[in-house]
Amino acid sequence: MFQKVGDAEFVRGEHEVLKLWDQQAIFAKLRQKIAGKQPWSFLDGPITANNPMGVHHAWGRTYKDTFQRYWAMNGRDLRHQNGFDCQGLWVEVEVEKQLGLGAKSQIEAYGIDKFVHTCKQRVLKYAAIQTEQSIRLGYWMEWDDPQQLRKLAAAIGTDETVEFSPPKLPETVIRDTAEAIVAKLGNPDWGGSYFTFSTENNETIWTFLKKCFERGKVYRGHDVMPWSGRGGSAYSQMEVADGRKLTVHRSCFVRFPLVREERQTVVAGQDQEYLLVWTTTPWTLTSNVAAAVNPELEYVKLRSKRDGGIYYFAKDNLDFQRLAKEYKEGFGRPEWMWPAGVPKLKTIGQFFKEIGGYEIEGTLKGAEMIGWQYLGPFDDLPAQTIAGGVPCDPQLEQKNGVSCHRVIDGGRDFKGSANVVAGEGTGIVHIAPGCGDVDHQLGKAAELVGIAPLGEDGRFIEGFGEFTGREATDPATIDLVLTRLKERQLLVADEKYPHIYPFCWRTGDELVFRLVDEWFINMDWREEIMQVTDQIRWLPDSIQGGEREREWLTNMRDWMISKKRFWGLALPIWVNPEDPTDFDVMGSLAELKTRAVEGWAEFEGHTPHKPWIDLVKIRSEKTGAVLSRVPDVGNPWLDAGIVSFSTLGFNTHPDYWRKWYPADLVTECFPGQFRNWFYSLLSMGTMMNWDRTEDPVEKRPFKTLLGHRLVMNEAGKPMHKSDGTAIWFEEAAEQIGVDTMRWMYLAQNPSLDLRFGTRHPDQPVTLETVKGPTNLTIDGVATHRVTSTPADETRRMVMIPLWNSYAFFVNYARLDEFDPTAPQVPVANRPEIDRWLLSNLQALISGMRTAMEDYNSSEAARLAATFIDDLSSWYIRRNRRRFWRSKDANDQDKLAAYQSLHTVLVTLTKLLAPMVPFLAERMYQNLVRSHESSHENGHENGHESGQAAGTGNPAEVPESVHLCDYPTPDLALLDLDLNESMSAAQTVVALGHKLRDDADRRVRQPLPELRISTSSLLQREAIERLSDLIREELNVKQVTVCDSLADIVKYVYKANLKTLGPKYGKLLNLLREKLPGVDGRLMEPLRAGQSVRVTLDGHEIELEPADVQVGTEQATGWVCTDDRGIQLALSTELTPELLREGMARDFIRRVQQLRKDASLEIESRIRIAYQTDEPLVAEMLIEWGELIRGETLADQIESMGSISTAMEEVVVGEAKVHISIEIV
RNA sequence: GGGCGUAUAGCUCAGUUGGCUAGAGCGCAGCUCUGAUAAAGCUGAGGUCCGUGGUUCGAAUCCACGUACGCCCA
Repeated sequence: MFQKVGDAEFVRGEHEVLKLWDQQAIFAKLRQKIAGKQPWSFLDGPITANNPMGVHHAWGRTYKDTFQRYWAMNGRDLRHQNGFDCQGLWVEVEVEKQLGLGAKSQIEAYGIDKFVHTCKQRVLKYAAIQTEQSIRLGYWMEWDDPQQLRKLAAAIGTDETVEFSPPKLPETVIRDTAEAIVAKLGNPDWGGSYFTFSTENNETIWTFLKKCFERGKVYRGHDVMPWSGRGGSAYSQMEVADGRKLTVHRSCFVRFPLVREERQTVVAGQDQEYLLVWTTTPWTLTSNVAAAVNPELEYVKLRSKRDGGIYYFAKDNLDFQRLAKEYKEGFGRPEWMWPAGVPKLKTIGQFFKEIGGYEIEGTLKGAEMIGWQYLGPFDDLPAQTIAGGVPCDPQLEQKNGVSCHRVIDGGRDFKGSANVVAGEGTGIVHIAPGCGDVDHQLGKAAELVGIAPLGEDGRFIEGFGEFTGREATDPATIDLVLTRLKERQLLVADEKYPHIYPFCWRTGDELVFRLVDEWFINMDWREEIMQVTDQIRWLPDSIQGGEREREWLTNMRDWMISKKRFWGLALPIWVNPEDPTDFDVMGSLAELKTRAVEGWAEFEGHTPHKPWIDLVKIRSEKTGAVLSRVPDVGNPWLDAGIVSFSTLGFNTHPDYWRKWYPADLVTECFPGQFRNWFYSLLSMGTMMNWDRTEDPVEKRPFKTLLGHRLVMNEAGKPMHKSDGTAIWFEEAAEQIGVDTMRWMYLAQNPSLDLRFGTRHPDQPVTLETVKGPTNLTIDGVATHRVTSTPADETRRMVMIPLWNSYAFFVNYARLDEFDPTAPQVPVANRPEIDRWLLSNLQALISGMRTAMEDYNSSEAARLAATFIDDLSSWYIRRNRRRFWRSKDANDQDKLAAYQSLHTVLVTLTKLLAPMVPFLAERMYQNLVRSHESSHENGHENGHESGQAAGTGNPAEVPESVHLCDYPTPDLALLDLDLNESMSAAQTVVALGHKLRDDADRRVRQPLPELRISTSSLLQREAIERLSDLIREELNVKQVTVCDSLADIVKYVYKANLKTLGPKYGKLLNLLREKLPGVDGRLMEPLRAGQSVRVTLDGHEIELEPADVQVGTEQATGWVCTDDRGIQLALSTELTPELLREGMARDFIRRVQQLRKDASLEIESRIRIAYQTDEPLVAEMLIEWGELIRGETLADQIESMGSISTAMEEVVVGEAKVHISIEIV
């Protein structure tokens, strides 16, 4: 027996389904069902286990779950492995906050071992939280028990023995220290989520780096990198992009005196020549080494009238309006408007005018200036005269900073654009190879010494006089520089200069450019990676992912893999402290053990992390020296990029790896990932396989990538944690409902931002969760109201109509005691509309399969929504009466209706199960499981498509919809002609409603006749076939299909430009204008499918039916319209009989509304009382009383002499009537 | 500065190899249907298809230039 169905209560239903899955261990049964089948390999991109999930995480996780469920229902084996990203600065940042540590030195004082333990604990804590949240989302993965993860977290850093049962071996109890267990989480034998801090993950990166080393790609490099003083670390190219801000610097114009001959004394004043240079970072002038020009640019020789000094700079810059556009329009983002309080910038010409005017004495090419020597502004600093520069380059020991001061060619970048251009500056660029990226490269090319002024803390090192110890970015430092320049009469002007500048994404501090030595992978094998990239399908097409990835690969620099921090991959590079060129890379812990000369015993028993791994020393095979590990940790994208090897057991379970590599699908939020995760996966896949195969197809780590954009608030703006607008996962889940959210994500075009909803930080709310009411999130944040228009729309358009269709079926099936196991009425004997519904269902099944296999969930959602709409507002609405006819065991038509609808609903639950797993489960449990399973086989046989069809297998009906097979289309039931016909009929009905609207005739008022004419035979047949339906639907007494509506309608013939254009070309305009004016009688054969010949302005034109489009215009006594070749005319004539019938239907409708208002049961019988002064009403009741009583289940209709208080005034036809009802 | 992309109704977006009177959803107004559903359906108002030029019988669509915005890279 079906259970009675009431309001949907989606969220409460989800809670019940979660309990059901849990109690009956449905997921475990699914794992059993698919074990050993053909694999479908999904690779999860690790989620950072550092914070709770927000709604933005749920989008990708919905894709991941949906496609995995889909393939599981198709009988494919899956690994169901989630991943957590565990190592890196982002965890350190939070742990620093948690422990109140502000600088690297404080961490060292606290103890790196304790710090690293806390990092591990934090990761385990948030892994547990994210696991619980994911389960709430319905994300089916082989999860670790969150309580076990918490237990492990608590025991980290202690010697106590912890008991642990892995997800794959629930009966087994592992006893070991927390550290030892945690190091092995997620291995193929244990199952459960993978953690990138696991020893296998770290060790597989060692394998990768070893391969790089063997190919000679690992090197230690000096480079000028963005550096954070407080963070004590360089930032990679990938990270800097995320931290740019608009800021105001004090920039200055400085003059460098030229020296034309040796030992020339420089005296400010008449005829002294200067290079005019400009910089936004005055502190770098301390480390100036050279000045660069563009040889092709024209420079001007300007004499200042004040002291007769001569200045050189780019001619175009004299009157160049600097930042003129930015002054008006800002810097490219709404929040980057010109800062208040910063005046408009002056031109260089203006500066000279303000100090007494100038004269132009001539121009010259930059090429002529190359080689000129000058005096630097801070040549008195010791660093400027140290041989070989700072740090000393042994190759350049005969030079120092001062001796390098000359004008050089600024050169071109790798794209061929000049490094020095006219514009913002002066066309002469101050070069400090120790303080700038381009400067560094130019310096190397020109064999200049470098002067690197800053230490790891971002302060000046020894050798910089009064600057030593000062912070480069401190405004007081800038002031000091400017003061000294002024004293030396070198400062021409200074100003406030706004620009976009990199900041540290974690401390918010300004970054400086600092010469660092870091470890790099030489990426000169980028071509190999591109070939792999080309073998991958990048979805969605519209974002051109393959091209984006190629672009990154083309332009990227060498990969900086080191970071001077504490928590992360221990880079397996051991180096000679005396000689940086003497280094070796370890490919595994086993190799390290055989090479170790000290420290192994102390290290053993710990994970390969700092500080323990640093104890191990090895001996150089080259020099015999003792090598120490570089103190750095690794770039975290190494951790995430290796997972297609580490989690598949590349080193430890090679058969397993071969079975599951490459992944069929990866899916991730794409902004940023082309240079991050996708990049590291691709490059690591390429390198790991380089010695195995030449074929890029075999190297690729994944076959298809599905990217999606970002989740925004409803206004399309980013949501921020800081201002309370970021929506936490459970807030959305418990207020909006998880199925609804999932549908929103799946229906969204992945190439566009999803405007999810709005969080109201001023409206606290109590959430009803599975565990009871709460007003805090899992992480202790107060919960607030979340509104979402797209969610409301999804519920209104999809979820509620589906639920109501289901409720309609169940509630009538209960009343009627419908037995789903009764023998099936043969489909051929069912009414046309049932066959249409079943045919449409087959079209839906194949459409959804195609869409899902193409990872196009938005198409799948669209198809399903259209079907649900057809089901609810067409099939059920049209067929209601078949369900509520009186009980009659032999009513085959009624049985057919129940069977058709039941089949459709059951199939729908399976089709939708991957998308809305909760709702599908609830419906399935009632539609299928509420009956004894032994009966189900009979029902599932016959015309029902799906796994049970025709098998006669006495096995039980699956316990859960998620243990069913995904439906396959039954082509015997697919009737495309019928689908077309119904679509034509639906068009006719829509047009008919429009006509009624035009004529101001409500649908309850019957009208005498509808005439239809079509241009195609197919449509004509379709309409004839479905004319009864059209008649009922439009409430007309007669539907007539005619050859012509000529007697009531005037036809209009228009040229079909698409077919006539190619035939007649220039004559087309004539045709378009004249054709509608041709005598209609000449054109009539066209509507019968024959060609005609007409003469227009002397041109003989042959017209085929396809060349002409027939429309209708103006009618007499009728209203008419046309669309898609169908013409309709509706008679609006009303007879007294028709009027009375219309009133009767009004009367019925009003009574039904009263029944509903009184919440009567469907089967309750009533008595109707009415009062009216209109005699027409009484006449109508005599004629139609029996129908009214039947329709409204009324035993009697009584006329009352007066109006009672229970009565409501209603309008019937044009008459006012007072009506009341009461239960008999 | 370079590369890629986008520009269509108040908002969010479709619009096929060039074809008629440019569409949908939301919002707004009106009407209608309802014995499952205050769910929905229909109708209407609302458009410089970013601008200018070109190709063509014909351009939202193709081409060129410009403008604005987005993303990526410098």
